Amino acid sequence: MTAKASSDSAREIPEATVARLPVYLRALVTLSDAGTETCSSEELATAAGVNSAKLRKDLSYLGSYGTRGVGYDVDYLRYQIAREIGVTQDWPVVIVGIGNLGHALANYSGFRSRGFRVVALLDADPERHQEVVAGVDVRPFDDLEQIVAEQGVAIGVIATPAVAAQDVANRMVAAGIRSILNFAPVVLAVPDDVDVRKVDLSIELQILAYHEQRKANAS
Amino acid sequence: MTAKASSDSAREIPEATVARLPVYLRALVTLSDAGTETCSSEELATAAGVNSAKLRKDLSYLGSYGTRGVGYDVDYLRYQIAREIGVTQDWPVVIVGIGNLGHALANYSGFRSRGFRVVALLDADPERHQEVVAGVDVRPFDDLEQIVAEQGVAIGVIATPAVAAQDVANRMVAAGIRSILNFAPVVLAVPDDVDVRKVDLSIELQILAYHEQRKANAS
DNA sequence: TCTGGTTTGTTCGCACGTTCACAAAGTGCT
DNA sequence: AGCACTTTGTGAACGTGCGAACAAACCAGA
Repeated sequence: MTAKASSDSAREIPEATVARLPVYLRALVTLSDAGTETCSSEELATAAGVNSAKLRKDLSYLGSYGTRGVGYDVDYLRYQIAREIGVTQDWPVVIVGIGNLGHALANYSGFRSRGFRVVALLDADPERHQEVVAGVDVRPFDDLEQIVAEQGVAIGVIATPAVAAQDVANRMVAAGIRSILNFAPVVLAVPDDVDVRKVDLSIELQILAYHEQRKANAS
Repeated sequence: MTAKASSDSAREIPEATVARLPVYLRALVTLSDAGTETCSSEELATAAGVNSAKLRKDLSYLGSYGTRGVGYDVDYLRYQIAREIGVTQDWPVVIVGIGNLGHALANYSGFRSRGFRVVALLDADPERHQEVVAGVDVRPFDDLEQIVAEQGVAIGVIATPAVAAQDVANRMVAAGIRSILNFAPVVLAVPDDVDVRKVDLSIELQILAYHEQRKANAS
C-alpha cells in the first residue's frame, strides 16, 4: 500500500464491509425485480439481515449515493455496488475437479448471472474427458496453462479431493492465476500475492454442533 | 445467558475461536495419521495456517492441555478439541433439496467421519422419491416432522432453490430443529433461539473478484 | 420562505480480536 | 542439584468492527 491509488474509487474499504456488499447487492436485485424504485436504509438492512447503522456506514465507504430524507435509488445503488465489487465486468473462471461438488458448481446459475463465466472444466481422470457438464466439456488438467493464457482466466476454483488440492494450486499459481476459491479441506500454501478463500462444508456443521451442544448442556 | 452454566467446560469461548477449532482438529488428525505423537504450537499453527500466538490463546480457552518445553500430545489434544466441539457424539442430520448440491452434500465423506450422520434426504419433487443417493433413499418433504421426531434430528441442511428456502426453514423450526446450515442464497428469518449459518458460493467468488479488480487497478 | 418531519452520513464510545513480549514451567545434560 | 534451553500460557498494547446517537441535508406543505 505504498503507492497511493488515484483512481476514482480508491478508498480503503474494510474487509468486513467487502464481505457484506454482495449481500446488499442481492437484496437490491430482489427489490429491483419487485419493481421497487426507492428504499430506505432501514428497509434494505432488514432485507439483508443487518443493522441499519451498519448498512449506512458500509455504503458510506463507497460514496454518498443516498438522499437524506428520501433513501436510496435502488437501481442506481445496485449499479454502484456492482461496479465496486467488479461484477459489471466478465470474469472467466476455471473449475478443477469434476466430482459431485464440481458438477454442482458448474451447474450453479448464480455464477453466470453475476459476471462469472465458467470457461473450462478440468479433471485429471481420463474417464471424465468425454463428459459434457453444463454445456462445457471436461478437459485434461494439463490443458490448464493453455486455457488460462488464452482466456485470460484470473480466478480458479478447486473442487478436488484434499490430496490433490495443493498440486492443483501450485499449477494454478504457476499458470498466472492470482485468486483461488478452495473447496478442498486443506490449508493451501501460496505466495503472498495470491488470494485464497476457503469454503469448508464440514467446518460449518462443526460450528453448528458446538452451539447445539451448548444449548443441550444449558437445559 | 442469565443462568450460569456449571458443567465441566463452561468457559466462554469467543466465536472467532470456535470457528478455528475445526481447523485445528483437522490438522491434528493429519498429524496423528502421519504417526506424529507430539507437536509444538509453532508446528500446529503452520499446519493450520494461523499465527502461533493465536493458536495458543485459542487453546487456552479450552484449558491447559500442553506441556511447557515440550508441546502438545497430538492424540490427547485432538480428543479434547473434538469433545469441546461436540463431534465425539453422533449428530443426525437431514438434507432438504436433492439437486446437484444436495447430491454433493449427501456423498461428502467429510460429514460421516466427523460424527454427522445423514439420516434422511428430502425433496418436494415426487420424481425424485425413487432415487437412492449415497445409500439413503429420497423421501417426500412432508415426512420431515416424523423423521425429526423419530431420529432426534437437531441439525438441518437446506440445499433447495432460493424461493423454497424460507418455507423449508419454517417447517424445520416447527419440527424442532434449532440449527440450520443454509446453502440457498436468501436471508432466512428464524426465531432467536435458532442458529443459522449461511454458505453462499457466489458471494465468495464476488469477494475474490473485488480483490482481483483492485490488483488490476493497482498495476 | 419558513416550519416540521424524515432519512442519511458521521462521530464517538465500547467490545472484540489479534499480536507482541515475557514470566512461568517444563526437559535434559553435567 | 544446578544450569542452559525450550515452549507454553497470559498480560498488555494495538487495531478493527459494531451500534447508538446526532447533526446535516433534503422534501413537503402552508
